[in-house]
Amino acid sequence: MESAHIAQILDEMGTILEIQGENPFRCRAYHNAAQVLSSLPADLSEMIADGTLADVPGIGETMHAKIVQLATTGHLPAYDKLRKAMPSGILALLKVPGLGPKKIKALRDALKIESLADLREAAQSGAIARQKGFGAKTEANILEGLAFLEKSGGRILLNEALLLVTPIFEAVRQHARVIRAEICGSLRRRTETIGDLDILFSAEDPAPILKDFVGLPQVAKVLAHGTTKASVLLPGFKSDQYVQCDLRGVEDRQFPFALHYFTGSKAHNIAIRRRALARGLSLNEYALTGNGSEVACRTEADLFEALGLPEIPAELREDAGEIEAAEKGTLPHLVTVRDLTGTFHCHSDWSDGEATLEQMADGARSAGLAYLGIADHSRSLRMAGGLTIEQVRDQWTRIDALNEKFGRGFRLFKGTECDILADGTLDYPDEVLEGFDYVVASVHSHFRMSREEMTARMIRAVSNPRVTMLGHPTGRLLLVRDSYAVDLDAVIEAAARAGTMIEINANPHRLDLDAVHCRRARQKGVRIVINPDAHSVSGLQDLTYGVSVARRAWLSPADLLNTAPLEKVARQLQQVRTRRGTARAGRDR
DNA sequence: GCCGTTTTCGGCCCGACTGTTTTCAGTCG
Repeated sequence: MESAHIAQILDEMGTILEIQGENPFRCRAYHNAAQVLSSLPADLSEMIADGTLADVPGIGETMHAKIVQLATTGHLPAYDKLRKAMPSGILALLKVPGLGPKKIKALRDALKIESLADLREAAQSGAIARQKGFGAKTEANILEGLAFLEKSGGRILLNEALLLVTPIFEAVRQHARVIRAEICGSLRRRTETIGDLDILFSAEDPAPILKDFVGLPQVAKVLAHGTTKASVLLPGFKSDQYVQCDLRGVEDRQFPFALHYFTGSKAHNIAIRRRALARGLSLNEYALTGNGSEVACRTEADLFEALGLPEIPAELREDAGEIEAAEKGTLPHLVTVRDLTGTFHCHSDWSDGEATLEQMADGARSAGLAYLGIADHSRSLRMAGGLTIEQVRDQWTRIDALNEKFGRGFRLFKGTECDILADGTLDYPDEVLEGFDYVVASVHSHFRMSREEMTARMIRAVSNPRVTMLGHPTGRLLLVRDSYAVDLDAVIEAAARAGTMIEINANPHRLDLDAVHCRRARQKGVRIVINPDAHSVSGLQDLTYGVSVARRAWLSPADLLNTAPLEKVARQLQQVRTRRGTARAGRDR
């Protein structure tokens, strides 16, 4: 069984134990282990085999045994027992805003509520309001929460979150009484999907700003409105979808502590607070205190310094080794969008793109890029306008002519996004493939084959010396479609052996490779490329989301192909094609 | 269930807001 699946089971065990009223710290141990498992530095089976799993903080003797049992047999009696005691409908109750483990346990014990349907019925009949500890308001909130659940699509994409939050954030930031403001939460950490939007500001008196916030025209409903914090619902992008937005106000001297606190992640915060305690200090969202006096900090960097650490970039704050690396002084110099010199996986109107080759080139130049790779679809992908061999040759001629015109300042590279056929071979014959500057190989068909078949298919493709880089490795569409079944670690391993690069597809619907596997790929020595998969000039802007993934994967400019100057990139593409002295990414840090 | 530069036992992050309470429990982040 894979680590992601095991993490899900441990998380669920923690939740069931919570509803059963188990010791909260024991429950947390399960949630914590799940979180640790989902961002392991290496393949789980490897870590079991070489014993390193036992050294991972948060995984003790008991948890280790459970994980090993799940990984090797796929079963865990303790889990089966918990599941038997807890109908699956009960877990769904946790999604209702305002309902937590305690209330769910109380409702189950008193009214036998075991599903969303039971809950609705009890609330509508007025039975809940009559329970001790519950009242009319709680019952109304439950009914409203049920309606919200039906409407809300849950999480949203990173680009959608930025679009939603920006006008609100600007309104807060430019408020006359606001001193400082920042976007916090998972959005500041740039996670691939976002649950809610968090904004923090400082002011002498937060109340008037909160009052203006809940009165903004975008606000569909006010969930809470106090003197230092307010929560509202904003209309999302799907009809009847709502997204929660929280605003917090603090005094300016509290700002760095609150900024750190509300940026999270929760796991990172807990680890940092433990570190503070170990040094005789106490950290909360307002202050760092020691011996009864506050340690003054002007910025987040000051806060980290007070704990003996360099500033940890927000994207790394997952308690996935960043505190240890900061301590040792081995934090990476993370790549930024300004480090990118060009990009490779882009489409033109020769296949399913909107823009001409010239328009794409102009767009790239005005974005400050020194080169652009055109990788239109290959011949099998008819519905996306895949190019025949004749069209490929015509396109090469056209690109050569354009490059003449551009001179030395800019270059279009001749590429292809070539389909990986069902058997792992490529969609053009070798003599055609050899004419491209580079080949992006992608799966676009036969998604439903077995894990073994898909893995063999993709290993064959990345091992093909004519393949420069693997495109969107899992085929997932965030919030829409899961990855196809594939042993990604085995594919990464094969790519490392063959010297084949892997892309971070920066399209916000994909973000594929994900940060966790990207970090592992780099550690295996795979060179990474950030590609926008642009189908228009504006699609080039998606590169920024790819940079977010790269940063979350601890990548430095040296780990990427498309941070090098044009001449070096051209040389490296040539080297990959001939597989001579393939440049490897940096060593483990 | 995890963990140890006071500890192998006894801690485990902590404050705002809400609702149901007359002093606090539950939820949330």
